[in-house]
Formats: sequence, C-alpha cells, structure tokens
Amino acid sequence: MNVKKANIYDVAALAEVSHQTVSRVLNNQPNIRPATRERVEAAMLTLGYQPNPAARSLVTAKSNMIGLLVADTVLYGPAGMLNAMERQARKAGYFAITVAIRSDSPESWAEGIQHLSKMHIEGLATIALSSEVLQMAATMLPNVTLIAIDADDEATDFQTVGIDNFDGGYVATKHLIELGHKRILHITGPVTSSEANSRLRGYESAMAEAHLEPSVVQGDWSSDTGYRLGVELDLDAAAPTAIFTANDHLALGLTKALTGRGVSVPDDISLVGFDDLPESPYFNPPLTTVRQDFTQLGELAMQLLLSNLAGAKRKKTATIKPQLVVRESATRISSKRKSSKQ
Amino acid sequence: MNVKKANIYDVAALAEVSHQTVSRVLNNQPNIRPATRERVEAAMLTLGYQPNPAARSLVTAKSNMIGLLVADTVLYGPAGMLNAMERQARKAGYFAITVAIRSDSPESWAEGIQHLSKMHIEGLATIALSSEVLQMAATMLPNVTLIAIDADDEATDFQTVGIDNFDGGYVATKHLIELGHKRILHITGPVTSSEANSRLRGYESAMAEAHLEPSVVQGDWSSDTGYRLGVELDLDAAAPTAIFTANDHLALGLTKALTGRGVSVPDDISLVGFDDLPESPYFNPPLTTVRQDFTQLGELAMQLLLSNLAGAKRKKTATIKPQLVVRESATRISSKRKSSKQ
DNA sequence: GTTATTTATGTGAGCGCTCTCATTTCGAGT
DNA sequence: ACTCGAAATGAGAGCGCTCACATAAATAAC
Repeated sequence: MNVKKANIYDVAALAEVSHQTVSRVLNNQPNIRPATRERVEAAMLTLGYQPNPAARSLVTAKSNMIGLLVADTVLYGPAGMLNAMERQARKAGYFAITVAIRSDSPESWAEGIQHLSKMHIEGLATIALSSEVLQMAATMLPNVTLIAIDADDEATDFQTVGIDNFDGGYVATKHLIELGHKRILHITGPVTSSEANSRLRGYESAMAEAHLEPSVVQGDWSSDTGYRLGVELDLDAAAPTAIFTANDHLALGLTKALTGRGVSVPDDISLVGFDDLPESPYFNPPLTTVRQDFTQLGELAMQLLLSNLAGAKRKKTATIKPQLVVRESATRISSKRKSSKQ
Repeated sequence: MNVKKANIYDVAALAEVSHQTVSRVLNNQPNIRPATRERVEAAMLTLGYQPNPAARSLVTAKSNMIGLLVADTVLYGPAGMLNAMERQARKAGYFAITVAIRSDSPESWAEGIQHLSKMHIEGLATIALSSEVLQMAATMLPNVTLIAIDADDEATDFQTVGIDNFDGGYVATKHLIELGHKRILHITGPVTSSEANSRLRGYESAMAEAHLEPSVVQGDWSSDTGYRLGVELDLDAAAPTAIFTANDHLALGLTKALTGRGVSVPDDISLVGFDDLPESPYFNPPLTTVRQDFTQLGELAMQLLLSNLAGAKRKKTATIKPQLVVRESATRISSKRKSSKQ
C-alpha cells in the first residue's frame, strides 16, 4: 500500500553527503556550507522526507509530548483552556496529548494517568483537579514536570496557575453591596471545588468588611441545581434582595425558577454570576457576572510549564485577576418594587 | 535528577532470563512458562519498568497515535465529541493528540496538519471541517486513515460520520407544521457549514411537502446574530408565526430580541432550535429543539476509524438520527394571541 | 609555501525495543 | 532407554536517528 518511507540515509545518498550532515541540517546546526544545506533540503523535498520522531525520541530520551489531564467535561472554560494550551505547546514544538478522566472516579484517574505514563510525557498540565488526583499523578509520573490550573488550595506542593477566585468573589459581592443590598445570598459551587471555595471566601470577606451577615447555600455548577434552589428559596420578609452565584449556569437556572414564581430579576432580586459565558449577555435579563479569561489562563499555564521544562525555576503560583462585567441582572436596591418593565 | 530508567535488559538480568523473554511477557505472547512469566513481572514491578514507546514504535513502525483535528472552538458539541473520541481511542491503546486550527485560516490548517504529520499519526479524525481542509489533510498525510465527522457534503472522497441533519431539519419543521403554523421562517447557520445546509434542506423538504412557502434568513452559530436578526425581523402582517433556527444559540439571541420588542415566545412566535444544550431547558421559555448525541457520534466515529486501522473496509458514511425534544417554545397556533402568562 | 587553526564533513556506535532464527528443554510415543 | 516433535528460551541484527569522535577541506598565520 504505502511506499517505504525515506530515511536519513536515503536523503544522504541523494544529496551525496553523509547521514550525519543530513542530521545536522535537520537540527539547524552551524558549520554547514550553504550549498550543502540547500542540496540536502532539496533531497528531503523530493523524497518527501519526514524525520521519524520515534527514532529521535529514542536517542534523545525526549518524547516532546505534554499531557493534558482534564476532567471529563464539556464546559466552556476547560474547553477554552485546552485549546489555548495546545496552541501554545505546539508553538514550542511540543505535542499535546489529552486525557479526559471522571473527576469522581479514582479508577478513572489511575487509568488516565497510567495511559499518560506509557507515553513518557515530559510535562503535565491539569485543569481543575483535586489535590488527590494531583498527588496520584505526581506519584505515578515521577520526573514529569507538573502544573495545575485551578487546583485545590491544598495542592501546595504543586505549581499552580489560576484565576484569583477570591478576588472575583469579593468584587462580585462588593458590587452588590455598593448597589445598596444588605441581605445578599451566596450559592456556592460544589464543595470539592477549590475555585468555588475561594469565591465563597471572597464573598465572606466582602460581607464581613461591610458588617453584613453572610448567608450561604450549597450548590454545584449546574443549571439544574440553580433551578431547584430557586424553587426552594424562602421568599419571606428576610428573603435576600441579591444573590451571588458561583457560576453563570446556576444563575440561569435560578433566574428561571424565580421568574416562574413571579419574582423579577433584577427588580425583586439582583443577581451576579461568575464566568461570563458567551450566552450570558442574552440571558433574560443580561447577566452581570465576573469574567474569566480562559485563553489567557491556558496560555500562561503552558508558558510556565514550558519554561519549567527548559529548566527555569519559577515561583509556585500565578494568578490572573478576573473582571466584573456589569449588565442588567443587578440594580440599585432603592429602585426596587417599582416593577419597571423595560 | 532522575535515576536512569530501567530497560528490558535490566528486567531480564533481574529475572534471570533473556531480554527476548521479557519482550514476550510484555507482548503477551504464548509459550511462556507461568513461573517464568511471574518472575519477569515481579522484576518489572520492582524496577518500576515502563516500556519505551519510542523504541517500540521505531521497530514496529506504528506510532499508536491518532490525530484529532478540530476547529478552534469551545462549543459544546465539539468538546463532547473530543472527549468521547479520546476515551474510545484510549480503550484501544491509542493516544489522541489534539490540534486546534482556525477554520478560516488556510495557513492555520497547514500548520496544524504539518504538526500532526511530524508525529507520524496512524489515523486522523476531524470535526466539522470543510472539504478543503480535508483535502489538504489527505494530501499532506498520505497513508493516514481519515474519518470526518460532520464534514462538508462535498467531501465525498472521505469516510464521514454525522448526525442526519437533513432529518433533524425536517423533523423540527414538521413539528411546527403539525402545530398548525403556515408562515415558518428558517434562520440558517453559516453558509460554509454543511450541517447548516443539510438542516436547511430538511426544512425546505418539510415545507414543500406541506405546500408551504419557505422563507429563509442567513445566520451563523452565534447568539449575537440571533439577537440582531430578531431586532431586524419584520413584524408586519406577513410576519412568521414560527421560526426554526439552525442552533440553540441563535434561538437564545432571537428570543431575547423578540421579547425585548414585546413579542412573546411562544404566544406570538413559536421557536424550535437545534442541538439541545444543557442550558436549553432553562431558557425562557424552555426551548423545543433537536437533540444531537455528541458522545455517541464521537464514539461511533472513533470505532469506525479504529476498525479501518485494523484493516476493515467499511462503508463510506454513517449517520445518527437526531431527536426532537419538545419543551415550551413552540405551541399550537390556535392558542395564539391569548397571552397566557404561566 | 609550510604549518597552525578553523570550518566542514564523515564514521561508528548505540538508544530500547521486536524481529527472525537458532538452540535448548521438555514430555510424550514406542 | 531412545527418538522425535513441540514448547520454551536465547542470540543477534536492525529500526532511524543523534551522539562523540575522527578526518578532510578551507582559511589564516607567518
């Protein structure tokens, strides 16, 4: 079916040089006469020569592969980071090999990490995994440089990169406080998520600073849960006038439930989300939220990983500040109960 | 820093056998005495031996790598397919190496494909790429088995897998017709997308069958465009009573625009989308749409690719039927103008 | 022009594995 | 016991490349 692939000797023969000279051209080594180099390059072209990465890896003991270990998710954030990291790795000549695991199944972790270990990857980047998974990866993959995006707070042994979730939570809450709200509820993400916990702490910090009583309900990342909590919410005299949800999905489900109960957002209850999905401006009402720049995050993480691979010793963590995006789901409390339909 | 990795000879020495016997154990070859096998396995374990994939590839001329060429998108669909394909490939012992390209930049195509060619991949799966990209991939990657998910209709030279978009468009339109609608508008996806074109043809077919006049507006995949078209829509006497959009994002933006203009969905205009995003049930109103099972699609594609790799000659195309999911954004036309707020 | 230096090229070995083929060991069969 | 064929193991080569080193050619030094 396929013609035997040309190798370095075939090229050498055609260019009438030694295989070593071909290798030198391949690796851009100096001290080659321009004429020779051209001859070799021409030979490569006519033979359609592609260096064999396996042979190269074998002798250099470098696989040129970077593992991307990610939870088995189709969320907007991780997908964006994956893309950004792949592109960045490719620019540096590395290959990104992705492995999706289930975050709730230790066997799945082991299986995924095992797979990566078979490929002798040089570096590993993880997205939003627990410190247990990181620990397992570090153990099963010794000699592999590791970087964790949005990792557990407990993952102090690892180099991490992430959004400043604390700041995000703080800013979101602060925004509501400045709009005059006093009874501000926070719906958290999953307990197991450190991002969610940091957002919670940011919320608590802003509330404490304003001498307000924090009020927290446990959630996760899904619209379903947002909806359910919206249905269950007490609407008595002590009902919150504003809610900060740990992500935009929660906010979407919550809005639906609230609206269904005749509670207007933002006239009766103001809402601030987290993430800024591409859809968030088209929610009803357009969602005020905290934007994460996933692309930037992914690029930063990969750059750090690559420079570590190149031998640089970097500081252990890096964070990116998120940004509040003000739209229409959160308004001044004074304008409440006027029900102005726009 | 790192201790030298154990190789097959180290294992052989410890187990007091020849390197060849170790190799046999590694490859599960028969005719090994159980006692010997155990001894070798024990030696592997104590040395933490991991076979070197490069050495193996070099001699077997098999890279065990499958390329995943995908447009640089963070959309729900592609992300899900990617996950499914990776998992499926992994099950078969293959490594998935993802490359994200920009669908509108030929240089980006070439760059991505070039990268893949360096890795000597055995197979390539693509998602929603134009036939030009496929053509380029086929040219630059001879001897690589290729499968295209949701490819161009013109990509007749390639094995393809996809949702039956024609059927999806037909079913969506038919649903609206059965609800009594006569003036049904279709907002398409991008012209360059074959999926979008198939959906359009499904729509046209259903309309023709019911002797209704088709009415089509050009869109793309974004909520922004949906919003803009909703703002621009003529609401005169001949205004449509129902709209079928090529995806859920369009429907979301459209709904927002319509609602903003005082037009109720579904009381004034019924709406059917396409995709069934996890968020779609929480749109306002919950969106009636056509569901694609991306996971199933990805798995099917990878299975086909793998069996082709194993030498099977399969039929050129496979399609999966999408499914109508009825929610609240499309209602009987007779119940219109009653404005029942639920 | 001869020698010393640099620059350009060539030679051979070996990375860790799987091939092919040779050899040993074992358990019947008579 | 002896032969014989199958089962189990071993030995050596070679995949395509880069490495360290050796050598040849070109340039500089005087």
